[in-house]
Amino acid sequence: MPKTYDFAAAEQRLYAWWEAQGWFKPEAAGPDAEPFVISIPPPNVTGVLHQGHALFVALEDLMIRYQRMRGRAALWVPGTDHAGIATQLQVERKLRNEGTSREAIGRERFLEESWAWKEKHHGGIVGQLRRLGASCDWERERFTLDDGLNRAVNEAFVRLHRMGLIYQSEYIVNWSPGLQTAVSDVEVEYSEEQGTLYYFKYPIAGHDLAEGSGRGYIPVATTRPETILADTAVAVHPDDERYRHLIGSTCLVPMLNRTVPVIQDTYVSMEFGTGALKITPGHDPNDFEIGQRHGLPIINVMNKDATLNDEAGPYAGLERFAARKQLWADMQAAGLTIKEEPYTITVPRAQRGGEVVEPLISKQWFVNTESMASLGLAAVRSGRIRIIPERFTKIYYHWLENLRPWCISRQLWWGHRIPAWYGPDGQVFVARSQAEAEAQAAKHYSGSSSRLRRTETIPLSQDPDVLDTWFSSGLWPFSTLGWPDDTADLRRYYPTDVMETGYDILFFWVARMVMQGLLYTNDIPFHTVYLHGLVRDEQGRKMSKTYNNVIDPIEVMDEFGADALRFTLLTSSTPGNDMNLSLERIRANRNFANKIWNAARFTVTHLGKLAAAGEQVAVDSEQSTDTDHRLPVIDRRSLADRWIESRLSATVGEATRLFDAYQFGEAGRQAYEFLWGDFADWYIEAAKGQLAAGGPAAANTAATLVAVLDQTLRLLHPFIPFVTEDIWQNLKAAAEAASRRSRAFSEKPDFSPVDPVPSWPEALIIAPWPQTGPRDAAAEAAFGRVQEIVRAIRNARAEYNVPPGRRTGALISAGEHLALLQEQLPLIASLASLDTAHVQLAETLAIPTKSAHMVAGGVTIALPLADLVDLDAEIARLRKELANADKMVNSTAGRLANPGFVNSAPAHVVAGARQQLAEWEGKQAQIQERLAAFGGSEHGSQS
RNA sequence: GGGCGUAUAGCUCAGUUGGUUAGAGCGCUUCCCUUACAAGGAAGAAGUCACAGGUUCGAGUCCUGUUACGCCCA
Repeated sequence: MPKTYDFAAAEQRLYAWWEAQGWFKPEAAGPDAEPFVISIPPPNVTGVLHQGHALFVALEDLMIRYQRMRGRAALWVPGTDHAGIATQLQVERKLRNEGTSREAIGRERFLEESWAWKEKHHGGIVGQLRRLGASCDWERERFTLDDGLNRAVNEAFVRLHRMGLIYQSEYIVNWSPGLQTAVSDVEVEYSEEQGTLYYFKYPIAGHDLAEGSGRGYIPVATTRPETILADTAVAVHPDDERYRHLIGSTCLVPMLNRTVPVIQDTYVSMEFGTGALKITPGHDPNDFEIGQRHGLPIINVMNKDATLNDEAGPYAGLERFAARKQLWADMQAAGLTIKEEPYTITVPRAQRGGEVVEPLISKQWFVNTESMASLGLAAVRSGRIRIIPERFTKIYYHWLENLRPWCISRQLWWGHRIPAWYGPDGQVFVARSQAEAEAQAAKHYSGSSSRLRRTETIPLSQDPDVLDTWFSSGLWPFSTLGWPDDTADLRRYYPTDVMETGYDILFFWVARMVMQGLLYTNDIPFHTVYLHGLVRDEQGRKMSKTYNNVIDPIEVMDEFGADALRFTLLTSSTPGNDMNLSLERIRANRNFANKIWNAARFTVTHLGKLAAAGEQVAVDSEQSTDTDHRLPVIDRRSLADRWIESRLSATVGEATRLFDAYQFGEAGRQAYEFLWGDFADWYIEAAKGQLAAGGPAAANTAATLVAVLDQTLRLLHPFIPFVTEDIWQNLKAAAEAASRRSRAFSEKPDFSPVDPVPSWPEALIIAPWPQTGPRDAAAEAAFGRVQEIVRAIRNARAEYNVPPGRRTGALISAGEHLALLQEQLPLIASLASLDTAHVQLAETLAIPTKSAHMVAGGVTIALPLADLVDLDAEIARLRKELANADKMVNSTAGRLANPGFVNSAPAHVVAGARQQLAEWEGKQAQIQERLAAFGGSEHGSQS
């Protein structure tokens, strides 16, 4: 193994190998395995990978790999989204660059161009997902516009129509003049902008303006003067003293002199503006509703390109903002204006494109969502679907409880064509196909008295519009599995398990999948919704090209590897919260990968050396940490061996618990801590001595190294699949080679026969998840003592600037821990740079004052550093430690003296406190003893 | 206007049934190229856990209020 891990070489090779072996397919788990299924949130097929994609891939791949290792038939269904508007805009831009346009080439050729565009870009985004390590079943990949999904969309549309939940209506919709299409409510964003509130006079018919407010005119305020031209009423509050007497009278629309009634409605706020409201049902959603209530006519003054039409009289042909200016100028000239004042207005803008959206009346297709919404609410309320983090359930409820009809038609060409055909007389036929529509038409007209009935073939024209992209996305979890057909996949893998996506599309997508899933499949589409947050830059700003703060995942992977990016995304985020991505952290995690690599290198190297030396090293990869054939000579396990295995058990147990609680970040951090802080920093250091000792103890050590590393790699694999697989393959090869050689030496006398069958799985990706083994509390406590002693000695050496190369002697009064110290002295000496030839160890020792003193791990240690020791400094140091010990003794004793604590706290907490008190009292006494030796105890604490 | 989130070391963040002296990475100080790793090792400095109350034997963690920033909905 080379000295540093070369991720660039490993990643592509391993991915191709995994895929070729069929391990991304659920079938790899066998026919009886319980499925675990995620459908990918399909990225825009023409999009470029961003950190949001990287985050969802990291999370979903983590879940998939974890469940795969747990033996589930893990299926991650990949796919891409046709992204209606976004893609159409890209293709239109391309056409513009070529000097042509959508309109010029016509629908058919435009669609050809769009498909070509899709084909061209599809490989890009999909390749980027692969690069992240996404273990999707690519043979099941789908596209939201492919034939199968088109059938699903048509089926859904037809069913909704039959249920009476889909209808066509003239309704006020959000119209995007630039995109030339309607957009749904959720696709509109509102921004606070500096605008103007225009106050003007609404003349009362038959009166003169000069008669004043409430007589000659009604003062009205508006932020959009051009809509005056489409007013069909003026409304006042019925309780408003100022205007009550005017209810029922008639006003004249400024400049047009069309008459409109003065009506009353409690919707009007008496405090806002002038207290009187102009009503424009054709251009304002609230006014539209008021208009419906009062049966007001609807006037539309605007064309679909945001210029004014003939209804606007003299202003016809002007662009909306130009018309506003012109009309206001004219009104000023006519003395109809009162004042203008600066005002913060809420401007509706299209989520895509950002232009100001116009509320406009037009004929669109709508879905009545009432019954679906109650299904969706019930599914979450009943607990059948769980949302993580839980707080989003409230937001989900609120949205579904206030759901309005969903406008699903889009005036685009790129998308699922609405499966509705019109007969020559405008009769609508909703059908799964043109043939079906024709059959319907034939039946319809033959039975009617229409003069069309004798026509042989009835000419039908399909609705020109397409469906909202989210309409097809809403079918995703089941349409990708074959719905509406009753396919084997649908039966085996539906409902899916987890829907993991960003909280920003809870409404757009998640809610609609739930509603539609329940409606069409009579089942929930998934039982868990896991929502992640946005990935921001290091300062918490949204990544955007204008800030130039975009951290490109591809560049990051080039520099640090896919694993480093994945681990960073996974361990520095918590569910539902935004995260700030730091390059420094990615670099640190690249280093982590290298750390594991080197820990493995150590293990593999020594395994080879031992095997070559003829030692019996039989290491397989069985599950249980206490299976005796994994560790050939079990009673030769050292304290360090027992300790690391116990720590491993603890880590496995905790990580598994955290995985199952969806606390992936914490699970990853614990595995990291274990690998680096326990295994590399301590166990490997201990192993060096054990290996150098040779013989069965060395073999035992090698077996432990292999076993612990094996299990740890399994824990880490869902986070960092590439480096763990690469290392694991090296480890497996080394272990199997060592086992083979060992068997050749099996005639050696103290060899305990082992199962010769190698139990290493073929690859880490399909290796079983570790099982939690037993804890060894005694080993953890004893090794903890050793660590404390080593740290104390290192600390003293550092404080006295003992050169690293200089080994010192030591005098250790070990008291009750004498046996432990005797046994562990070689380890302590090697870790703390002691010279064993000059270490004196006894229950109690007379310690010379001219030395560095420390009390740690229940023992007293003196380093005879006569040349370096400053007595006063030494006393000061001990006093400081004593003060700390005093503090601890006091606070712990205080707690234990409190009957409330002793009676109410759980037994193990009280026991822990008692043990802690004993430890600190012991330490306190030992320090006092040391100080007494200096003659300085009288300065010590009284406690 | 309603709702939600965040506030912990210089920086970026963990800390999920309330329980030892609150942790990590980066940065900082001192030392070390020791035969797995300088993408490393050893030692260390650094936090009144936003503020004010409350519940509790015990609060970073639960409750109430306040402030600041952010988000969603209307």
